[in-house]
Amino acid sequence: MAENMIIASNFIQNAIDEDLKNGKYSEGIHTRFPPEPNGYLHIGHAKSICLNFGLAKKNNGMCNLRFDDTNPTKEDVEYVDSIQDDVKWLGFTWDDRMFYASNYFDKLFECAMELIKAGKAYVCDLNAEQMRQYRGTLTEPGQDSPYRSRSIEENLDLFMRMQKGEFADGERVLRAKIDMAAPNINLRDPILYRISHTAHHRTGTTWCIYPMYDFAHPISDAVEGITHSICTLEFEDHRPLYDWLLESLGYDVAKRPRQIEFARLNITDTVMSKRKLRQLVEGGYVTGWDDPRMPTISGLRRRGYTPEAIRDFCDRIGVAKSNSLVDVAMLEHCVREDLNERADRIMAVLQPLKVVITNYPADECEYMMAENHPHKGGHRFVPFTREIYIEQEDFMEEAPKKFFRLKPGGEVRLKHAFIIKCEEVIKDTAGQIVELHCTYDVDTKSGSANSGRKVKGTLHWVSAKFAVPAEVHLYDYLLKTEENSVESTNFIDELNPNSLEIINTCMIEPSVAWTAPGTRYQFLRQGYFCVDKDSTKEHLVFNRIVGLRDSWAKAKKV
RNA sequence: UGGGGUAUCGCCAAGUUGGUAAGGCACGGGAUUCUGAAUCCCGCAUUCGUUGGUUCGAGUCCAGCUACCCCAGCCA
Repeated sequence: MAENMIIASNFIQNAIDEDLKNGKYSEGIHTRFPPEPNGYLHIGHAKSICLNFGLAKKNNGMCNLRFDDTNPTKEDVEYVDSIQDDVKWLGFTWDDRMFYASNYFDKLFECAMELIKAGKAYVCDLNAEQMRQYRGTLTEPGQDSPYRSRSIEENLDLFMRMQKGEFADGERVLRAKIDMAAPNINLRDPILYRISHTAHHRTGTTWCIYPMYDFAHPISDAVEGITHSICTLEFEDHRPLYDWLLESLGYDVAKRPRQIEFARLNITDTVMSKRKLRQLVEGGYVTGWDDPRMPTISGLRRRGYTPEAIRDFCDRIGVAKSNSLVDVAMLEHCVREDLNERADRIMAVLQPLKVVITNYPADECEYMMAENHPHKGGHRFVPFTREIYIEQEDFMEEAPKKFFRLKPGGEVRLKHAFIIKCEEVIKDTAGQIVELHCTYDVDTKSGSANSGRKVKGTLHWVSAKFAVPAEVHLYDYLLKTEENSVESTNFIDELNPNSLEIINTCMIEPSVAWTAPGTRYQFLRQGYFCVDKDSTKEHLVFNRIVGLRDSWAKAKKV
């Protein structure tokens, strides 16, 4: 499945095919994934990563990892480390091609000088407020800056002095000289360089002027020999500027990078913008960037998602230009499909209900052979004793006809063990069911000659004597958007108050008492779970990755 | 009232030079089952935002509408 890295036909691949057919980029295609190190990667970035690395792979090209670190006020090394971890974990490699836009600061400075000399850039003294006024509006053209006609010599002098640190932050900027009346606002003499006396995470205090994204990006792409510069839709309006810069700097049309935009990913019931994710972290609504409820790569990883499932998801959702909102069920389907194949099965009871098997000897214990996977072989032995626990919801005193679990006088099979019959319901003085008295049928032991007798239901269970206690975290969506809910202006108001449910009553079969963090299991009949990174032998903690599909739950609702 | 985009099944999404609507998810039905899981069948757009036009024939070409998204950071 995901291993095949099949990228379904999409408009970007079609464009590449076309370019190749026309003899462009004879040296092969080259893409890049250019995150800004100012936050953690999320599944929307995974879409871009899979796209860029996938396109390179499919076309026998290469994909670079490039940190777009042109704004020292927002960026930090903490993020460059996590980003590398995440891309690697997703299964991609950039070999020795990891770059930083900041590597090109010298080159960028030279390009700026070149533009000035060509009369295509000038130093402007307008302050931010004035510049906004001169820019015009969406419907009205802007006006030329009074500094627009400075001589090349003066511009050169001023720009060098900007670089030397002679001016304060915001005092002057370098602007491209394009057209203040352009209907596309990005062409109204966009800023190329700003002054910021801020230390950069890589270049330290070497620079006090930093290039803007619009200036640094096309040049970085060209320097690295990128052929297809893939970005999201909001940069569509910037493409004319991207092209203008490369053209003005004399890059060969036949070889220069081409920007192509695609729609970013949105998923139902969650948030995806860095801003909102940061708000969740800083506001304490989640425990951190890697909270298992977060759609961040690190959150999904801790939750127990596999890189294969995420890649498969990215392949399935496709790539297009229409704004889309992908049903989270698609993501869940991808993990289930992957985990169904690879996760071993074990039995764990979340909400225990004690069952005493009255005709089973009190001091006896037999080890039942249990398959680890329905078709992958492997088995273990699970202790069976007189007292066991079953799931509370697997018993109903007054059950509907369609309920084929345990009920008074009814029979069920205990997975890997015997068929038992419910003889008596024991309640406390308050009328609460405290335990069940059952009898077992010796002839029905799983695997034995007479085990063929059929009963409607099969339950998971654990031995009361040998089961190990564990903490289980059940996750729900970050946003619980009721059907047709009114859009709130503040997404915090839409947060699902029950996105995390901690269960401390869980009892697990003893075979998993020593598992390492990160190990995934299917808890029979319940879902896929992953040993949390903070889990210890003394205190086991499991995260529910995703529940099993549950047609009974659906039937009940009707 | 500026510019740039997008509109194909509940959700994604294919639809080469016009030839008579892929696939996945979800959903419904059935078979099977010592996981109400998985698996396996079967069903699920006479219709492509809308209105006209061209054509023997249009989702694909033309024109006009409409809806939604993005842009006025010295952010990316």
